[in-house]
Amino acid sequence: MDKKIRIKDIAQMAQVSVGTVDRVIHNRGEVAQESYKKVMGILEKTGYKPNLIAKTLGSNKTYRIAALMPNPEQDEYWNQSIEGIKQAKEEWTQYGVQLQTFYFDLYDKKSYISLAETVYESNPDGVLTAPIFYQEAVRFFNLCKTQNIPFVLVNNNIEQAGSLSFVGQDLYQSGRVGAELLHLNEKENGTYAILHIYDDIHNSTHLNEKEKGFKDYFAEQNNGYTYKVISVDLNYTHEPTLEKELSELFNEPTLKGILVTTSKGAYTVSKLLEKNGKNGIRLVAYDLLEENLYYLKNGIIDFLINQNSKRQAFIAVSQLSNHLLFKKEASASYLFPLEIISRQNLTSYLNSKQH
Amino acid sequence: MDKKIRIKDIAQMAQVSVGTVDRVIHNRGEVAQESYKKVMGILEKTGYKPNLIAKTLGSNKTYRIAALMPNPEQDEYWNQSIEGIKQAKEEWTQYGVQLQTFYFDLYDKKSYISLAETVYESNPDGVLTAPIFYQEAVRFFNLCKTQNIPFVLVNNNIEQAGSLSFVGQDLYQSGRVGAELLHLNEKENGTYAILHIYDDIHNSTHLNEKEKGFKDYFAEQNNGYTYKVISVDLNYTHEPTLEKELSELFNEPTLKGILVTTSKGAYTVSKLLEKNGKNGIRLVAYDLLEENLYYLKNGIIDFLINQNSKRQAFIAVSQLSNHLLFKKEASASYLFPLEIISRQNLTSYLNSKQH
DNA sequence: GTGAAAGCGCTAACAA
DNA sequence: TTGTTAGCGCTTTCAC
Repeated sequence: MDKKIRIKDIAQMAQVSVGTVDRVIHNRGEVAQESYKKVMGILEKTGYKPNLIAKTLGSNKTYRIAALMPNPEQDEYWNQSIEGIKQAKEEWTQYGVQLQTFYFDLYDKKSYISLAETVYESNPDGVLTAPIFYQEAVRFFNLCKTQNIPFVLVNNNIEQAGSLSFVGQDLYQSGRVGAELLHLNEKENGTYAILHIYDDIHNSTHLNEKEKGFKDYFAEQNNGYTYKVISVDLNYTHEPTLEKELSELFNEPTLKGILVTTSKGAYTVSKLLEKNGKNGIRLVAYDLLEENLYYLKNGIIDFLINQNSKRQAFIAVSQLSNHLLFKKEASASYLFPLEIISRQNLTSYLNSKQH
Repeated sequence: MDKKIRIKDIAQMAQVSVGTVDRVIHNRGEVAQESYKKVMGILEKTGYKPNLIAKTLGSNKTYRIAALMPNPEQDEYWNQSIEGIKQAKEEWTQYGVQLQTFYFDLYDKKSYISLAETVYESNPDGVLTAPIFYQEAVRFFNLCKTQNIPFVLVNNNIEQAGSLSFVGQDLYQSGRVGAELLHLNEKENGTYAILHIYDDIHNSTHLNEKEKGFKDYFAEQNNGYTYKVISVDLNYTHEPTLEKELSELFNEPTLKGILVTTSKGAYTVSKLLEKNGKNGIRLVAYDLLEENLYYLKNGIIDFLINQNSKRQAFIAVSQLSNHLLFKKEASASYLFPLEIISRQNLTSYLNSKQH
């Protein structure tokens, strides 16, 4: 009745051998019209579902996934990603998924190009990458496509790149959430700043999305108040200049809040805001980095928006593995929720197994 | 080198048969001291990890899990739980996990008792339940323990019950988050209410936790302001009385905010608050129920705290399945993050695969 | 075109 | 106390 039907059963019903059934299931031809139809019919009638367990055991294949990711030592955010990859590796290794990581320099396009080449030449069965460098990534993807190597993107999306899947957040909406959190319960005119602090090379597309969301949010508030929205780009490398520019920003008399879009930048802003006195300026930043937690707890940072890079990477590997092993179709985009972290719900996130 | 070692390999190294190795791995005795030690040594030296795929295929066992849960038709929150269970069923059925659901009446202890009996008599391999009724649940657990049936709890915990695992949230902290969200940026004295609206039978322990957190939060604010915290219990069944009492509450002149602890109660409060005019009273409620979403979007509800009952149930089944199939030890408590839902991050939650 | 059969790693029943 | 062996359901090779 409810019992599982096996290939063997199908074969029996169709009066053919398991070999033939297998051939029609996998479309590997060499099968007579008549047999094909008969088997196909029974397959559909019975709603046959293959036993995935037996399938992976039987095929005894191994798959190689290459992960082309930023060097975890350069940035805690990316370090978390690597943790997620390691976790996924642990889980999938028993299914015959092998995972090799390639770390490129976050501030050097060339290292991406050359490692992409290495990855390509290793001829993996699947690729995972964070496409930090737009042009270079696109070129890499085109290579992958020539060899039919499926690839999944994490962190930031490149539409139309032909990826198997994108795993990350809606950055536009993320900017809106940032704006909302700064604006909560404010019943006055005021200035709101979105602040991009980056090291050297600027990955603009990524941050632009957040900025667009941020601006749109305020533009849409028609409640009688007027809001001035400013966008500030600062370079991280020259500390004195940076501090000077930030101090100027803080002195803007109507400044109500700042959204710092880069997870690392939050530290500098917080430090300075702590020194200068917070003066009612709200601060929202990204990610559960150690420094951010410190400033969240002591009230300098009001909210964090969590991007959960660890789980993003974990899911990305899983999507790819499922695709390779079980031919499961991955969802074109696997969007993560925009998690709001406050002083009170922080520990519940830190304790949660899902983070 | 990095190649997987099989039982066969271990047997070869230890100069015994696979049967013997299997016996020591599973501690099923009948093995000479000497062989045992030898095999054990090699097992440890090589760090042998069984191939779970082969294991499940080979053993060809099926496990029966019984889920004793509230009737999903009585409450959308519990309906979501059942969705999570169904999802988990889908995922685990291929591993030979069978899942049978038993729905008890949310407002009738007797139905719990009698169904618990039925579950017990069906002699399942594992049990999942939401221990709404404290006493009755404890009695049921004691039964389970006599038969060594592992059981996991969802939604609310019963400490010391001897469960395999608890899946849910920290309710005390949840109350604190609710308080925080009402109190955000308020720089005045004021009254804050925690409101329990329930149908009939009152499951006090559950709500008490939230209330304690709520009160503690305000008690700890030593910022020069004084807060009056009130706790209101209302019965859902008599609508006119309910509305009258709520109106009285709204008229409290210093009232700043209300936390509604029961997901269903939020609807009534919102409706009335919409009718009477919101007047700056903040409202925080629980869960992404349809009505709540409506009132969140139109600004009556300021924040929702998401309990994600669907995923709780999903995880609970997974914990149990993993335990039965793979003897994985489940974590004693699997705590979910206290997710803050605002107007701007709502869609990211609704779209997320994890919710 | 098709069927038979070995094998994936593990379990468990049965012999020895 | 130990070893052997026949499965579990599917894949894949090889002979017909």
